[in-house]
Amino acid sequence: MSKQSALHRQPPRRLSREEKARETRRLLLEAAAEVVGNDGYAEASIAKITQLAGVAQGTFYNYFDSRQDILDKLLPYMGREMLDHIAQSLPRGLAGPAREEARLRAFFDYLDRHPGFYRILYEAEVFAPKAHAEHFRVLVEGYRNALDRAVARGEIAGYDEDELEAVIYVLLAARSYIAMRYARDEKGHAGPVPEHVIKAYMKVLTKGLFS
Amino acid sequence: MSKQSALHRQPPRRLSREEKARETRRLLLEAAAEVVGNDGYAEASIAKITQLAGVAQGTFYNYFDSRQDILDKLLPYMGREMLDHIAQSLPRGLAGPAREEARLRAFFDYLDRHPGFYRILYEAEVFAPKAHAEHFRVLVEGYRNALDRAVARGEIAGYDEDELEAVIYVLLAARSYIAMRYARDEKGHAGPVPEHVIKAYMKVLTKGLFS
Amino acid sequence: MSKQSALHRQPPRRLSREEKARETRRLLLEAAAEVVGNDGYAEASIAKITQLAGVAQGTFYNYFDSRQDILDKLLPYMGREMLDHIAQSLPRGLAGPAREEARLRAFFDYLDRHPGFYRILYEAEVFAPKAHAEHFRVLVEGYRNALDRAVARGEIAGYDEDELEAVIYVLLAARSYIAMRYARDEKGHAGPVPEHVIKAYMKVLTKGLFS
Amino acid sequence: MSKQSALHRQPPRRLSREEKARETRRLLLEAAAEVVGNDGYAEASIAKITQLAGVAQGTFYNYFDSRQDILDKLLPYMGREMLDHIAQSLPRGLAGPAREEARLRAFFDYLDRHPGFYRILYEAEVFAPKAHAEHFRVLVEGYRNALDRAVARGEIAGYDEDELEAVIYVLLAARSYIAMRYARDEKGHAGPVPEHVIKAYMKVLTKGLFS
DNA sequence: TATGAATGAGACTTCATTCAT
DNA sequence: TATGAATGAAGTCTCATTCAT
Repeated sequence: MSKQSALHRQPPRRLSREEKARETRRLLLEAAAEVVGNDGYAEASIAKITQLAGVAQGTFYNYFDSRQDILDKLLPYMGREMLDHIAQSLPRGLAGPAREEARLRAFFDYLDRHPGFYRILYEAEVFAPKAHAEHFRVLVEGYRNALDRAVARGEIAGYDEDELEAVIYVLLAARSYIAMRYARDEKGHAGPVPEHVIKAYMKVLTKGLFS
Repeated sequence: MSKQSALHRQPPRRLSREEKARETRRLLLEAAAEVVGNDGYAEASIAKITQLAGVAQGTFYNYFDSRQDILDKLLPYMGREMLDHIAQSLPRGLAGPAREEARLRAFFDYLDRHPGFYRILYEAEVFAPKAHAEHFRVLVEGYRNALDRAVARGEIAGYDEDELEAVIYVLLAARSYIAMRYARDEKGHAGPVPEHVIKAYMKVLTKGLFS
Repeated sequence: MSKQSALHRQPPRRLSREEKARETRRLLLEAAAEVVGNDGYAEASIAKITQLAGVAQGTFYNYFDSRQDILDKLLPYMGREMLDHIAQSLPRGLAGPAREEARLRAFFDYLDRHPGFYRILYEAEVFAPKAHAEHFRVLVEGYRNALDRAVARGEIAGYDEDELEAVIYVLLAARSYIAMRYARDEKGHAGPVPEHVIKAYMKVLTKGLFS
Repeated sequence: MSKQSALHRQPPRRLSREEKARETRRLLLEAAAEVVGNDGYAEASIAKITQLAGVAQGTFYNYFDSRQDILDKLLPYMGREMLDHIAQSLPRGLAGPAREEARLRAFFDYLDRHPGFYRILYEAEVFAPKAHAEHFRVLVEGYRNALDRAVARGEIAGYDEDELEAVIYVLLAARSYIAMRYARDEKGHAGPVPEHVIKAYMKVLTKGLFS
């Protein structure tokens, strides 16, 4: 009902057949994102998705091969958005820990605006493992470039290549668990991450835990 | 067939009625652990579990209220085992970073011996959220005590109580992601975590990332 | 409703669990035979079969792996019955053409009593090809033995082994097409084959077409 | 891809609207014949047919009322071709058994060149019963004329009109079953019928089975 | 308490047909 | 007349749970 309205943007005057098709596809992906975000992959039935998208069940199969197919495409679809958001949010000129902090904040900011994304990302390891692996590949690669530049700038020292990769996993892990624990209020609704958590994270990165 | 035999230990001569019942219950939990460890919660059907346990489907409901019920009890059942293992593995007298490193190694060691545990733990957030939350509560509490003692010993400084909790999440996160990435070989089989990964982890904890 | 009554025989006082299971299986096969006989394999849905058998749809899958599975088992189930009927109907002591004529009549007699069998047999080539091939293998083998004995008795001469097999196919073909054309009245209901048809068949076998 | 090319003949320079329509219709029929020949009626979806014909799904309904409609028209379309082939293949001046043998060979020859025809014909009894009946009516009528002439020439004697019809069914049956059994190699590909089979068939027709 | 057959809701998917462009 | 996206009915199959024995 009114739920749909969020997905249906104001349509431009005339849509060619092809545009309309693309739009339907987008509608289905957005609907799937919402359903998975709210109920999880396991509960994301074609019926729910198509109903939310406002199309018939059969229409679904004009755009995706199977239920698994759209689940596999969900994380790439959202993941690209997230990476774009982070890239665009990162102020120019930041370096060192400040740059890393900005990155973290941008991630949490995206999560705050797209409350379903955490679940889409987290459950993907179980329900869309290929997509999850690919998403991680991209994330790790991006991160590696960033850390390599930091090493080149002399901001990081004492870690060889392999160790840096392990560190990246630690950083991604921290992001994820912090989101899991702190990025929602008592009722489970999305919310901003408390400042002291970011502070703790930054302290670990700048001076370690054991002084 | 022979799969069952692992679960069926040599039975003591005579089992009282109550003992037999406890034994059946244990059988079901072990079977569920194996099924979930191998196939995941989503694929863990009552049929599979009871077949592996060697009892009829109906028998299941004499011991658990529902499918969800046993799934909820799985992580506590296994989690206790893991914590015991870590506690028993920790050498006396270690302190500071060395103690933390030993804890980490003990965790990976448990994972290596119980390859299914990672999946039981990881997927629990999705399929047994209550149990997952409770497991985390216990983990965090134990960790907090450990860190508090480290603080008292002067090994850690500069973190207030709330920050320490955030750090704990970072530590647990790191464990988990490292396990996800490094605790299995190319074929997905369980294996030991490479030394350089543990080294990187320890470096972060002792001197931070940005020097 | 009343349709079911035909399948449900008077039950013996007490059925053990296993007997009851066998009975349910029989019920399903009989129901499938009736449905396929009336509507054809293509229209034989699980819903129709289980409804006629008086069990829930899910029950079906306790006895057969799939829809195809029961379709594959239908012809063997009915075919055995038919062969038994022919074997029991054949009077002792007949030989030569008279024996062949008796065989033919027994076949048509079975068809008259089991009107659905023709369709089950005919459509099997399309919908249950394995079963159809196996059925033919059995038929041909039985026929070959019969013809070999006729050769041994001197009733047939001038055909080598390979030619005899081809003749068998001609005989089976004739049976089948005669059934298709003559074993039903104008309304498609089963009925006896006219005498002149059997006469023509026998004439061909005894003196050929071209005198 | 290249599959279509077989159906699309070199088009004459300019097609009038009506010619183009006839051509599309022919394309659809040929495509249907290929699909049914390969996959059977049951698997002959509109999607497959139109794709092979190279037209949109909707276009189909400008030429045929329904899926069943084209299936009903398939056998008449192909059957006419087959009868023409047999008529043209029959050498002049043959009579008696030799003429019948030539007819049989012409039939198998057609089958060899149009491997899909057997399936179109055979399955038609199930999926296009009206067309099948009509096809048989035409076949029987043609055959009756031929046999009547043979009777008039004194080549056949001792069969009255009704019996002759039954014989015709036997002959058609033999054709069909021989095709089913012998007109394909081990892999199911079309192939010529072995000589000994034709010989056996002719022996039955000329001297009967029981000497 | 153990058994295992029976249940039925609900999921995914296919596909002939319609219809606006 | 051609297009191809949209439709929705209908079918197969799974599985947690119940219950009579």
